[in-house]
Amino acid sequence: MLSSEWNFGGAVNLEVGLQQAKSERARAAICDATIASLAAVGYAETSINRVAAIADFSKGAVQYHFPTKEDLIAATVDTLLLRTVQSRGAKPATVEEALLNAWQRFINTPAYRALMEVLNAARTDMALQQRISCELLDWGQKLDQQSLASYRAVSGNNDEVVMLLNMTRSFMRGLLLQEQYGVDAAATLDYVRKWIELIAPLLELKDNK
Amino acid sequence: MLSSEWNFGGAVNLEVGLQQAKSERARAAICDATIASLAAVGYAETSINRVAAIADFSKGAVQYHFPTKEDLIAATVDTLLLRTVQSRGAKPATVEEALLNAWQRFINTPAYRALMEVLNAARTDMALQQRISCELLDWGQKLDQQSLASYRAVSGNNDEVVMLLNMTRSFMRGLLLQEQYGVDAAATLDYVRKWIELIAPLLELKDNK
DNA sequence: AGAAAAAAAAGCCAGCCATAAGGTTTTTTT
DNA sequence: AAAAAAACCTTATGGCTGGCTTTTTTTTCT
Repeated sequence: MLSSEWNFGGAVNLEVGLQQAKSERARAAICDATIASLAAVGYAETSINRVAAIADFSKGAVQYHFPTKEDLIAATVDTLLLRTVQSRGAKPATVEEALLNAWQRFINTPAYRALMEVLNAARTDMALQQRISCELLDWGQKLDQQSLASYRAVSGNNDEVVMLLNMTRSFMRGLLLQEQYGVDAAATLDYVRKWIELIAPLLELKDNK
Repeated sequence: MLSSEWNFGGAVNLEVGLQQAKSERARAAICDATIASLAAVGYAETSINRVAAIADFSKGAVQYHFPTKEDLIAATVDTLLLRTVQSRGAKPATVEEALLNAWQRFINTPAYRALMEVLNAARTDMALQQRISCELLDWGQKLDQQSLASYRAVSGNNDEVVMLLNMTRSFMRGLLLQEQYGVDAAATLDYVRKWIELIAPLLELKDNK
């Protein structure tokens, strides 16, 4: 009845009309559809037509909310980055468990695949790269902060924490690419475990947070 | 004058006519152009038009040699795989040097970027995946054999050699993806060195070969 | 009810892949 | 050596889809 009916979701939607709230939901649904499409068929095949079909909107509706494809992708990247940063699970007991969690609930997911599709496309699409580079830099810094907040290096060097975790993410990204050809999921998991085995001795969990 | 004029290049071209030799050269030039395009603008933007322009052929010529785009990509992948397998440089003295070489002369190259573009595209293009999966499997096995021929595990376990080198390749692939956004080449090289520092103690070079 | 926002529909242009119809060069046949 | 065949390459054409713009219809707000 009242517009406050929609206000419990996020802090952003306070005191907005029904119309704006609907618009918000439409935009979110369209971004979700874009993520699904990216993960399923990749960046090149993610057309406005396809996104509209998945989200069950008309092509025109998608283009009303996101005038150009670049707008759509940029907004979707925002959604993805925000989501991956704030996704927090149960607190792990060991470094090994924490890193395995990172693989299973952070990297090896449709959302992260979608993000990788965009990153790969942005390599050769300068306009897109310009558009999302700021958000990506912020995101990288946030990840580094999270690393420092959660881990301590045995050596005592903080830079090493950031470095090792960035390396871990790179490794896992590479694994995602390889999984297609010849290497099955079980072998991939072995690789992850071996990696963890190698670098876990260099890290300790921080208690706080 | 004689057709033998063309025979000193490769063992394949023995006793072939002038025309076939020309055809061979055309196909090679087209594949080279495809590799250049893949590295420069990515898979999606690599059209037959663009390849033809780079190779300085007409579109029809490209399509004469490679009737479909899939044929063109498959042939290009063959070229790439063959080239990366047989590229041998000076024999390195240490494990560290060998692994750094792998990064600088094998992974961090336009050719490998081109290959990654195709691999990424093949993830969501089942027809292409079917088409190149056999070659990729063979290639993976060849790489494993090369690993075993060049390295020995300190632990004595041969599987560990294969595993560590595959992990190294995954890690480096991931690094390639990341280099676009925020991480510069110097930092990337630091990561490579750090990783080498971690796993080199687990490996030894074999003298033979 | 009337204004504004949201959504849908229709049209436009460019680019892609693929095919087909010619012309030229090389090879084979006679 | 001349004619036929094959290989190679170019140009032109067509069907299709993508993204973008414009117009029309529906929904929502005051």
